Amino acid sequence: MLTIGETAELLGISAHTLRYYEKEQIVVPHREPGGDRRYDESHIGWLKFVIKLKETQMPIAAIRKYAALAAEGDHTSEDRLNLLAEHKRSIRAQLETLQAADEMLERKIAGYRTFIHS
Amino acid sequence: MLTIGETAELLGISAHTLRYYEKEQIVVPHREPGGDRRYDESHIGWLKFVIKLKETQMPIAAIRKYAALAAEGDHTSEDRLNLLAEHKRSIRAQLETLQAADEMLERKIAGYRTFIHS
DNA sequence: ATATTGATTAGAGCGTACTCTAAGTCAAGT
DNA sequence: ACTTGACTTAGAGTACGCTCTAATCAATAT
Repeated sequence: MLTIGETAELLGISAHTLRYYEKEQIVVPHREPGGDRRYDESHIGWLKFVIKLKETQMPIAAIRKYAALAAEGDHTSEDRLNLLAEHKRSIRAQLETLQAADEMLERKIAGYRTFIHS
Repeated sequence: MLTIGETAELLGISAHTLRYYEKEQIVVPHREPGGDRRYDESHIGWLKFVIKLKETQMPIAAIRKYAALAAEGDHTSEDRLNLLAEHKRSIRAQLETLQAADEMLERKIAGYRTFIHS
């Protein structure tokens, strides 16, 4: 059971951000008698997953929706599957955009090299 | 020579955005005697390039920097090359992140399918 | 006993990239 | 002459995702 500071450190995000995620209903940690937050293994695993989703531009709102479904129970698993499948399609689209841009830049850079060394 | 509305239409962005890009020194169109903006082929080509850069998360500030170098003349081409090469590395990093996430989601989705059909 | 450290809260503020509003000008069509 | 529509400006507002502030509390270290 980690404190907010330890959890932030471990995940490479700020304690501010963890409180923000709680306000957004993305993670709801346990509380100590004094009111301090405590994050257990399941919170950490979930947060690592959230961070992966964020890295791929999934909006907070969509993550919150997914979290809400997961909190509702097993009967929402099909909805969650659909959400993830849709996000996977968005990742594929991003990959294509990036690959096209990468090639475009490659050509542009080659052009510059020719120009500079001429 | 296109008006701001025609240019916006052609590029799939808003006239507001074109004025914003001008304020940010990213494109400086010609002006009619009455003050209306006019975009020529070179503006359009440059804007298409800008849009490609934006699609790959290049910040407006970096694009502005690149535009400023280009406006300065041929002697900045090496700096521009470096800017593009660096951005290309960022695209590669994004590609790796997305590929990892894609695989992670593939596994997660496969897990859901097993669960749902059990 | 005091100081430091790390936590709490509500709510304000920030950076990015737009996006829109208000008030107005101007040219063309009926 | 009037309307329509596209344009102009400065500046305000929006959405997102944090990020920080202020005031406070509680446990530990000296």
